[in-house]
Amino acid sequence: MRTEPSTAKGRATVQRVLDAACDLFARQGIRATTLDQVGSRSGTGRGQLYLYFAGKSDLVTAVVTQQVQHLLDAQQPLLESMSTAADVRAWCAAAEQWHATDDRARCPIGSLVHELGEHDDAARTALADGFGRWRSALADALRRVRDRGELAAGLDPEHAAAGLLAAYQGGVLLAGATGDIAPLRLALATFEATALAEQDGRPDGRSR
Amino acid sequence: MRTEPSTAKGRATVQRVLDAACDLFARQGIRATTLDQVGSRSGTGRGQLYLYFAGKSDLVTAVVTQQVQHLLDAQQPLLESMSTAADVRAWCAAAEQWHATDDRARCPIGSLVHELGEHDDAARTALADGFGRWRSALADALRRVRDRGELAAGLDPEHAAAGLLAAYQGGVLLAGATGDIAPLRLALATFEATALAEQDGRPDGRSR
DNA sequence: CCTCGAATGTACTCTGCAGTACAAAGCTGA
DNA sequence: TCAGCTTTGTACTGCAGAGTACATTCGAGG
Repeated sequence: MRTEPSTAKGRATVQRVLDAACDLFARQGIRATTLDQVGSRSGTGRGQLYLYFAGKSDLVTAVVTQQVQHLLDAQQPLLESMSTAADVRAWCAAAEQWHATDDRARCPIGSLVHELGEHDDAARTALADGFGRWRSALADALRRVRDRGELAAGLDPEHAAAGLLAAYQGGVLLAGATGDIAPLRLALATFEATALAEQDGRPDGRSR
Repeated sequence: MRTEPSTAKGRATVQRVLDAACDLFARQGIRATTLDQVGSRSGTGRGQLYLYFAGKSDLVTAVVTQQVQHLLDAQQPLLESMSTAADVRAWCAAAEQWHATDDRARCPIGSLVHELGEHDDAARTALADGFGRWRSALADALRRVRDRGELAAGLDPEHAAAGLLAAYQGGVLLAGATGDIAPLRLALATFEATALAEQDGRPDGRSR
């Protein structure tokens, strides 16, 4: 951020720019998005961009930071209330749902990994930090699941969190490549079938 | 491919171009690679590129196709001989090894998913097909593992294949984002710990 | 040795986009 | 109402890189 806006109007403009860029980056990628597009979609010209941001790199950093925060904010309520195997299944079902209507599935932050330029170090750090916090929140949730005895025996919640996050990211990647969410569904189903303890009344999903 | 080379020299040139582009795309991404780089690294000017390929899109398609083939060729011997839980563990260990020295881990084909342009439909198809064949080969291998009773009880080899591939892709993605292969290791360890049947002498890796 | 098509190297054009300059308009407080 | 800012819009510059034209060299067959 080059210049902090000093008026409410300026702050609103910055926010519109960030939102527009967030949306465009998530949908069509960073490199494919031009500053003209950001300017016109946010209803401002390109002039403002250079008033508030030092350049594209700077904008990218700000957007990545905001995108990470958005995602974590959206995840927090889901993960904070997660404490049973059924909750984990519900999270997985929700994850499929997020991408059910996408023609090309993209994780709002996962898809950015290979789009950052060589010199976007700040954005890289923000992204890596975001993944770390996401995994940590998942681990907290899975620890509660384990404490109720609903995680597969002997499975470390930290490992399981990494496994679940990777299953989601990998599933979304494959879904985006094939244009079909089946890979995501299968990857999450495999996690559910193997990492969660057998349930009483409910089949645990193996071989379904 | 615009013009098929009619001499051995021409074919050699095409191959050099493809190899150079393959390497550059895998290391620095498609959009970050210029045709100048491809030309100079392959020891030919940019002139030849337009003699043999209609343009960058066409080159990308050819490279993706070759890259997919390379990967499948490299995987085939590993997967064909896979029939025990120990073989699966060995494959996972090898997968970690491939990226042990990378500063930014990248799957040679997974990293391309978000780099194809809007109009690289042929390349998209080749990529999706590659993932399908990879998953299928993994499923064949895991079916043999199941037939020996070394897959977790009731786990469908097809599902497990999707789960393993997603764990690898997601693990590599996270490793690339954080600059540390730990996420890949944990993701694969979770798969090993949950999807493989308990082994006699060997600890199965849970909570390690 | 000559010829002709294939292969190679170079120099140019054209376009898209990042970045810059600056003029105009809008607030806000005195 | 005026002064001095912040904000906004537009027009220009510069450059990187895709694509093209064309001159030169190579090499196999007569």
